[in-house]
Amino acid sequence: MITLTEENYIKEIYHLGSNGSTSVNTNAIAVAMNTKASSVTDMVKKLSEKKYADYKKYQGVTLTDLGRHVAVNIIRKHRLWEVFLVEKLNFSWDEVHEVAEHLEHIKSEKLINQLDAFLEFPKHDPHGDPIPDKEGKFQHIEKIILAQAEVGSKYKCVGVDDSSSSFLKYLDSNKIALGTNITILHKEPYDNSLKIEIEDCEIVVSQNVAKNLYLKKI
Amino acid sequence: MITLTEENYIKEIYHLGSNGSTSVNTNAIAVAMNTKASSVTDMVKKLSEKKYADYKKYQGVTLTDLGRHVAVNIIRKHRLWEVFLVEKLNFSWDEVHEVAEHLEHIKSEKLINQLDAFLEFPKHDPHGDPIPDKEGKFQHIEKIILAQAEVGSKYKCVGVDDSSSSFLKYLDSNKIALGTNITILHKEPYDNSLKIEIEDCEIVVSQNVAKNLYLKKI
DNA sequence: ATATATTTTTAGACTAGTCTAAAAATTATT
DNA sequence: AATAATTTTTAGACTAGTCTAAAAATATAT
Repeated sequence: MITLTEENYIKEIYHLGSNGSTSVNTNAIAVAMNTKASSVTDMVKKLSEKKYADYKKYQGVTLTDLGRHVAVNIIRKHRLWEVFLVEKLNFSWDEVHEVAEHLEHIKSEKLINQLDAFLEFPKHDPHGDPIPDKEGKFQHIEKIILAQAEVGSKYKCVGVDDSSSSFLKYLDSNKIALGTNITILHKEPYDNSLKIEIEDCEIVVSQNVAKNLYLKKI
Repeated sequence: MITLTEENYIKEIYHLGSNGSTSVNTNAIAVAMNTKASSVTDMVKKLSEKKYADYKKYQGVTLTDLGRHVAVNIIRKHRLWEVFLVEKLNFSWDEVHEVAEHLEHIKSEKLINQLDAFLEFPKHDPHGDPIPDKEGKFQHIEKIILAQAEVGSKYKCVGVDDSSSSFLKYLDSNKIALGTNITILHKEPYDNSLKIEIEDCEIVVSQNVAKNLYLKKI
């Protein structure tokens, strides 16, 4: 049996290691999970014993195929629950993460597959992140960050890189949501801030914001 | 903070003690929870320290108002999730308990109140058990057990006392569900079995069955 | 290439929850 | 009322996960 804590470590190693493809440092995990390096070392040994990860002392940790499979399944559950919360229970996109952190650990294949069907097999969560299907396949969409958008072109907002509550609330207050159309009006060379048009409003956003918003050309 | 284990003990003490009204023995809890008496003693001390229960050595344990409040809230969540699983995700009534045992521990007031609204404030779960409202108020329906029904009278099935998978599957195979009409045709004095009519079918049920089915006169 | 700084691991301790086995209290029986 | 049977509690040990502090390994800087 896999424990809740093991699941959380696996998920974090997956995210920190570019979707489970690269090796992750002990300290990076400790910082991300708000624990200490010594706790991470212990857990990483355990994950290695249980074949969820490959680990050599002082060399960082990488997920095995099994570990990646577990991670993808947790992510599938997390994102499907997020869709449920927004679509059916009227949560806003900045409220869903916390609750989904708990719902993602409920273990029932039938539950998650029926939920998937009930939601009509959504391909993306409320932050634009792709939802893997039953087989763990992701359907990625081509997207760029706002910071890389061309002046004069028109885009559609398709996701966020930072899904912190504060960033999402900032977007809300500026009427930016998934699906919102954005035209790039001007790029300020001094600080890389951007003047953009959103539904007939002109606003200026910082480089920081521009690095955290995903767009698709339309 | 209350732990998952504490919640499970509180819930069990509530059920074993006639909805939190009477004292419960250490052994009864141990049997119900599949643990040992010594583990129960430890936990009961802890619940007492945390003001969820009153406990005196060798005298059994009773929930406090606070403990009852916690129990009712868990039951509310359990039963609402059961309705969700049956109504929205096409689970059958014998599959929901196990999953609801986990969902009931998710801690989010908004989640459960929105779920309640989404389900249109159901008053009973798929087994006919009452669902407490936000304030913890139950809406009981007058009901009798089949064993106490009068020969010749007509009833509607409104609940089960045993919600084990095997009993529910037995009911399925005999076309008995919540809302099914039942007429009592004959009571066999020898073994208290009953001949009943269900939707133009006559079947005989044992006393065991008759003690676990709730009816309402129509 | 040697010293310094950083990262990682080990060692040992703590908490929550569990167990077994033995002791203590309560209840039932004669 | 004394003994036997049952129930409950205590004592001590175990696991999972965490921590601090010290030791060991790796990486960086001169």
